[in-house]
Amino acid sequence: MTDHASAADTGHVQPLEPRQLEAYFVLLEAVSLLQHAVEQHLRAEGDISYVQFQLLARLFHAPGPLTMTQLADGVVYSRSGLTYQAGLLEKAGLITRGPCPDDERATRVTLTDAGRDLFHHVLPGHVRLSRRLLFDPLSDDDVDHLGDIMTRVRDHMRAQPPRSAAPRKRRTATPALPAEAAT
Amino acid sequence: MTDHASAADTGHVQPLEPRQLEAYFVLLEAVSLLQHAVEQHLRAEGDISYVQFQLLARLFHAPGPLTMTQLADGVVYSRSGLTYQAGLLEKAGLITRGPCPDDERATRVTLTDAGRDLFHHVLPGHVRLSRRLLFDPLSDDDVDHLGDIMTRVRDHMRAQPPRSAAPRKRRTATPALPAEAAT
DNA sequence: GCTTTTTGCTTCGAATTTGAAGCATGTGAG
DNA sequence: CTCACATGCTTCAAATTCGAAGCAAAAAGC
Repeated sequence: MTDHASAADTGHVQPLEPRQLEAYFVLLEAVSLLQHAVEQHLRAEGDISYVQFQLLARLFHAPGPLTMTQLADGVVYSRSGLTYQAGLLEKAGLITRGPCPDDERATRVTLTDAGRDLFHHVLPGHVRLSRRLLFDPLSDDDVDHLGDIMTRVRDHMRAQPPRSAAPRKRRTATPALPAEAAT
Repeated sequence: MTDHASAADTGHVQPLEPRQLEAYFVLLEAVSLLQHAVEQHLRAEGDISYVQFQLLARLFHAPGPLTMTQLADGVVYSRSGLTYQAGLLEKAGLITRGPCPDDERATRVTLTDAGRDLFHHVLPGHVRLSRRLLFDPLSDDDVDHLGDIMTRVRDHMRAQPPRSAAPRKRRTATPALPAEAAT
């Protein structure tokens, strides 16, 4: 565990796996702590959960209204969970759900002015908090590297075959993976 | 500070904040995706949730039994949630709860052989998955840097004053923070 | 044109999570 | 010693989450 050993040595001290595991675990631990803190802050600041904040952020940055599926795909979230949260946000007057002209079954989710206001209300504190918790101990270079790394990781995982949120995306052609849930 | 000095003189293109925000969001998004995938895998492989896996891992790596509080503090988790999960794990025969000789109110949580077996059963696949999802697009150097960065972040946040899980840590003397839950 | 399949979303029930409240033990001050 | 408070854990009700099932619209096949 405490095997720091100046990494510059490039020696084959370890099969890399332990360091990978350590990085993996500390990554999840740190993010978990961060999420918790952020959740508390958002609740206190604007009485919304982090998921709701994410939804508002997605809608805010999108050029126009989004469908439920686009939202659920952006935020990692189950469809039913999104329906629930959208219900809450709509009841709170932060978003509106309406029919989509192109696709009769789709639901167009639109950010209301109140939603935009709320987002603007909580964003500064959110930024401040994330800076204090996450970026305080990091150099500008670290930030760049971190962003670069996680962007690659995200794109890699997004490109990966089947995501949990889309178990029905079974196309007619999936020739290479017949075995499933092998005991 | 790790002064890599690569993007040193590339100009003050942005006030850094946007890049920070981007790094922050992509970090949470990537981890979210990763967690989802891991969750699916653990469920299929050993019929446990990620939280339960974390608990087993903590117990496995600890020199001896841990108390509930130590577990809840390690894993970011509410006390009551931990009680619930410990109940499940105990019912499944993976851990044992017993009294602590030092402290009558504390509960000593011990990993059973079955728990150890299960951990060993799921660990290889877990490692394989994390490597495929997280480390595939990363160089060894990236892994080192990521581990380094996140370790610093974690330690920083652990050192930060009040954590969510400990709202009761109000001492008699708290001179600097009279305001609370300000509306 | 009509059936079959896929897609978008919601409803439903079960599982999980949380914060507040409660209980019992430890700790320190007087 | 005794009281007040802190700590460790659990119970409880309420909120959130997920997956499966269901329904309507669209796309594909024939």
